[in-house]
Amino acid sequence: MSDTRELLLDTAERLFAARGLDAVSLREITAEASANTAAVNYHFGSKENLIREVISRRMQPLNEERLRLLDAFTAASHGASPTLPQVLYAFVHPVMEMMTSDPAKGTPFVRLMTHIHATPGGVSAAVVADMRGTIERFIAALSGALPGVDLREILWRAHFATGAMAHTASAAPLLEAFSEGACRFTSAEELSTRLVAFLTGGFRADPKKLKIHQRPRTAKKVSSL
Amino acid sequence: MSDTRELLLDTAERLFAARGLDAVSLREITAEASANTAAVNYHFGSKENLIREVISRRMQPLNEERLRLLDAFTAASHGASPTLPQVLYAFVHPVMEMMTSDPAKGTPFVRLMTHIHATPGGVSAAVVADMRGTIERFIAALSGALPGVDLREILWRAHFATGAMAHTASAAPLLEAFSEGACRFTSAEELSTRLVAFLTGGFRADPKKLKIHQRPRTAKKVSSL
DNA sequence: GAACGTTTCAAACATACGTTTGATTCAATC
DNA sequence: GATTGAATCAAACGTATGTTTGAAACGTTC
Repeated sequence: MSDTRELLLDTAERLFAARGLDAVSLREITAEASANTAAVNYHFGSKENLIREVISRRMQPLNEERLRLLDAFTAASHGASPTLPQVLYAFVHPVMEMMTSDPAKGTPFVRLMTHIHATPGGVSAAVVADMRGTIERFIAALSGALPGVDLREILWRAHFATGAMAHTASAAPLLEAFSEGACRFTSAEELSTRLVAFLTGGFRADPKKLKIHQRPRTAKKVSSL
Repeated sequence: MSDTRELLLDTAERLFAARGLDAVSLREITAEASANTAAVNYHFGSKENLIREVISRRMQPLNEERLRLLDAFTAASHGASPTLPQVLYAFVHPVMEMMTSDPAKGTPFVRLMTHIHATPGGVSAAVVADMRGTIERFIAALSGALPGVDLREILWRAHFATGAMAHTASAAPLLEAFSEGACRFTSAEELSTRLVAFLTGGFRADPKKLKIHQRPRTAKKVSSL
């Protein structure tokens, strides 16, 4: 096996994440990888295939680790359903781990995924299809951890949670800049805890008990007389 | 004033959102708008200026509406700090309103913002700079609604919340497809309520009380003897 | 060490891009 | 109705893109 292939994947991933998929040319990738201009087309066939490989190379082990954690929690509680924080932790932590342990590889990937989420019709459909099994396992686990909650409600909240996680990772520099360095990606464990706490609170909230507009506004009218 | 300008903005917004910034050429935009190839460069100077205008055209009234709501809540409570749900509602609702009232315009814009969030270094910095005033007002409002909570913690949670909101809007089709039509963008009020409830729960959660890994595992060892 | 499949290479391919140009049309003003 | 400034137009500019090509270099295998 040539290591040019791996080198191309690494370089592509890094450049893609830094400036988006279309902003990076194959020439740039091959140049930075000290390879020939034709290298990408030789090893992957096309730019699109390169992109697919870049994604699936990280997505696959990521989802495996997620399911492994989910299984571990189930085993630890002697077969009972994992708790809500556990399910969320299994979903979130592998991503945070990827971000902190090797930001040079994690950041690109997560940012890439965000780009893809917001670009429907392209590679997006294929990626989601690949994840379908994992997603369904997690939806089932969430249902188990939240008995009595409507499936539709769970799907909505899972959607919110996915967004929080994705944005947290992909737009991290924005927060770091805005907070003037106060909010930084350091420990994966700390970050996961913080995020899981937030999401757990969100999943347990009851929309019916929410009060936004104060109801008793009649008193106001009286006092102005 | 020529209406070619407006038409170009509309067309650009729509195409950009559908396929990303770089994937759409000026020729495509001008062709679809039945304008000349040089029209964009005449009216806006460059493609980047076009992008800036596309964004700020929607971002400005959006942020004005957000602040208007925040002020309205403050006034309604006779000058007291708005409650947490109120602050979140003011931040979130104008976006949901935009999405539901005219999806053909709202979806493109939100998706565009997500693209920009995940592409650091480009237009991103300028956009965030434009929003700085609005952001600071909301951070202050959140601090007021959450007395005793560390500013750093508030910034993290605001980051999570932004992600949930952005993803909710920009990746809406993914959820609709996955739920087989069960989760759809219908009423802005319903959607805002659902999201605000989730975020309120998240903001009020205490990370210190979170239990993920069960602590007393010593009993296990004993039982296996 | 000859023959082989794999990998690399320099060079060129056709195409598409953002932008510029200079002429032309148009509506309003004097 | 001539003049003026804004708007549109067809055409071309230079550059960069993804991809293809055919020859050269490489490492194995017999």
